[in-house]
This record gives sequence, C-alpha cells and structure tokens, in this order.
Amino acid sequence: MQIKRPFFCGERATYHHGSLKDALIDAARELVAERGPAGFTLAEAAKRVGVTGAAPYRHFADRDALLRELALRGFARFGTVLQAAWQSGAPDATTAMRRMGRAYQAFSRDEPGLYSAMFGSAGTHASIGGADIATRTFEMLVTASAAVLAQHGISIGARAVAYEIWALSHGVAMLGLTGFLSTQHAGHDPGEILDSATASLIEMAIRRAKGG
Amino acid sequence: MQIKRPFFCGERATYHHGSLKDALIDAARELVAERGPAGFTLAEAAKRVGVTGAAPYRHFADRDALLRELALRGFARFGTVLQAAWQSGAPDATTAMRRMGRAYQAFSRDEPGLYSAMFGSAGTHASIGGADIATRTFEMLVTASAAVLAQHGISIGARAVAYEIWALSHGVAMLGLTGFLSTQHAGHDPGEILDSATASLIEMAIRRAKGG
DNA sequence: ACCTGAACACCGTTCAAGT
DNA sequence: ACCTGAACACCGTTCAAGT
Repeated sequence: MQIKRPFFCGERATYHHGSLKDALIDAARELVAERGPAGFTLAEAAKRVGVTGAAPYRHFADRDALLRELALRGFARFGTVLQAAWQSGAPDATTAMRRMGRAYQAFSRDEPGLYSAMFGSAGTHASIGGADIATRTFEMLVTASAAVLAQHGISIGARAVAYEIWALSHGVAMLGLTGFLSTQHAGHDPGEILDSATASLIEMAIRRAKGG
Repeated sequence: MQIKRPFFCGERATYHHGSLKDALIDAARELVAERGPAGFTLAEAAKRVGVTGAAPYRHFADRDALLRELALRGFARFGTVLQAAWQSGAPDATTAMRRMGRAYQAFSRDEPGLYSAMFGSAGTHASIGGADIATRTFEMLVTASAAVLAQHGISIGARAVAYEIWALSHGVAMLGLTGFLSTQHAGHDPGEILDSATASLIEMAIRRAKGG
C-alpha cells in the first residue's frame, strides 16, 4: 500500500503534492500501527510526506477526520478480505467459515494500523457516520453463520452465533495487538484458538437447535 | 471511589495538597472513562484537582507513569472483584464461573476508565512491569476453568479453555466500550451473550475430553 | 518534602499570503 | 485549487524559586 509520490525523498518537484490526501492516510496508517491511535500526530504525518503542518487542512476538517477516513478505508478493505476468504472456502460453509476466521486474525495482525483505527478508540463507531459500515461487516458474519447452520438444517439463531463469534474474534485480535497474548501463552497460536473456539460456538448452537 | 480532599471546591486550605497522588489517579480514571486513554491530559487532571501542571511531576515520572499506575490499580481491583464473584458461586464451579463472567462484563461496563487503562493502549502490557499483574488475572481464569472441568472428571485443557474465555470476555467488553454492540444488537444483552458463549466453550471442552 | 511560576518544545488549528 | 509561514492556544516537561 505504498503510495507513489511525485517527488524525491522529502523534496517535492512541484509546489503541489498531487496525491497528498492518500499520502497522509498512508502515513497515518503507519503511525497508528507503530504507536497506536493515541500516538498519531497530524504534524508528524505531514512531516513524513513532506508538507507543512497546515497542508492537511486542505483535505481533512481536522485530525479526527483523517483517522475516521483511515477507519473507513480499513472497513472497506476488511470487508473485501473477509469476503474473499469466505469464497475461497465455498461451497462448504464450515470450511469457508474457518477461512474467514483465519483471515480476520491475519488482518488484525498484518494491518494493525487499520484495525486499531477501526476499533481502537472509543467513539469511533458513533462518529463514523449513520451509514454504519461496521454493521455491514457484522452482517457478513451473520450471513456466514446462517450458511453454516443451514448446512445442518437449522434456520434460527444465526445472529446470536455471529455475535458470539465476532466478540471472540475481536477479543483475540485486541489481546494480540495490545501484547497480552504473545508473551504468556507459548504453544497456543491465536489463529488456532480462534479456530477451535469458533467451531465450539457453532457446534453448540447446532446441538441446542437440534436438542430443543 | 471519590477521594476525600482537604480543601473546598478548587481552593486549597493548605499549600500542600495532602493526597495529590490519589486525587490525580482518580481524576485520570474519570477522564479516561469520559474520553478514552487518548483523550486524557495531565494538564486537565491537574486542573481538576486544583494544582499546577507541574505538580504531578512530584508524584509521577511522566504522563505514562500515571496511566500505568491507574492500570495497576485497575488490575488489583479487577482481581478482587472476580475473586469475590467466584467465591459467591462456591461450591458449584459452574455457578461460580457464570458469576465471574457476569462480574467481568459488569466491571468493564461500570469502570470504563480502569478497564481502558488496563487494556486500552498498545504496549500497556509490556510497560506494566515484569511482575506482570495481568498474568495473575489470567491465572485466575485458568484455575476457574480447571475447577469446572474437574467437576466433570477432566484434568486437561484448562489453559486452552481459559484462553478462549478470556478472549471472548475481552471482546464483549471492548466492543461494548467502543460502542459497537449497543446500537446494532437490540435484544441481545452483552452479559447474556457472554454467559451463553462461555457455557458453549466449556461444554465443548468437556465433550472433546470425554469423546477423545 | 511539596507546590508554584516561568520557560521551552511540540501539536492542533486558523488565516493571510504565495504558486 | 493547493500549499506555505506566521500566529495562537494548549499540553508535556523542566527547573529555579517559594512555603
């Protein structure tokens, strides 16, 4: 995701940058990945792409608007990645669900800047706009869960399972990003844990539906 | 947790504050609860307790040290709360586990400042000291899981289940704090979701151990 | 021993002026 | 239309000076 810039390491050829908006977002992604959403400063992002601290205000209302834009792009990419993972496992819904879980974990690990911008700061959700792109991500999980349950002849409870799986996935992702997993649980790969736990949640949903 | 202060609303009776350290930590807890760890400023905490911006440096090395101290106190309180919940369900391990799960969720909801300081910012874990108070919290979950499994005659797999339950609990907590749950899942109480999913994870661990 | 006041660097934000 | 430079308020941090 390195942005092509029409100037040489720090010194621009032209007075106008050309793709400043994208360059700033990319710099923000790197900074958030390095130091978290709190550590991101507009000034440093501007410096990194070779413009004055005032330049970003031609493209974003304020610091928060830039982070919001980063989060929005993150959700868009996240949706694409999860969708692709799901389809790579078709037509078996269980396989597809496993692939999607792995993709979720991999995304949070490989794109910490995007994931943190998306879910990191309180209030992100509220300020991200009524359209609510995050809801679309969740709806993907609901659809996936419904497909897995349908494979077992069950047509209810998909939202509840999707909710459980999302919380689980998010928990693994966040504990990983904040450093609480890697150090103390040698031998337990986050991906495997997520995989196993997701399977448990689904299997119990099936058992409950069949038993009741 | 309101700190008793030896002065009247803003104006001190004495030149020395008396309990500035505790007052600052309490102000930090409120500020982090209101605006997240990123929104916390040392200057505002100082203003809120009625001292100069330089005063905190007599008690903390820097801004980060104050947040670290807040996190440490949070972990201590969290441990006490979970322990009490567990014991309130004794001697039935399954009941005790359910109580602990509810207590986990309630703590994250009622003490957002503490929970955010504990788990909110990347790197907290690393900088919180080698003693690793977070590990002790996790070990409580391991002990609890082992007790539940033991009730079913199973003596293996407690760490893996505890890991799954922690991730799930943390996911519910964080999605709740960042506002991703309340808005889109009317009808699904976070506490109930956690309860049901935890039960699923435990039951599947039991089934696997007995079946294999 | 604990706090204030002044000082400095840095960041968010605005605005008139440059290209 | 897009960027710079100067300006201001605010925050983190230090330090000499006050109680």
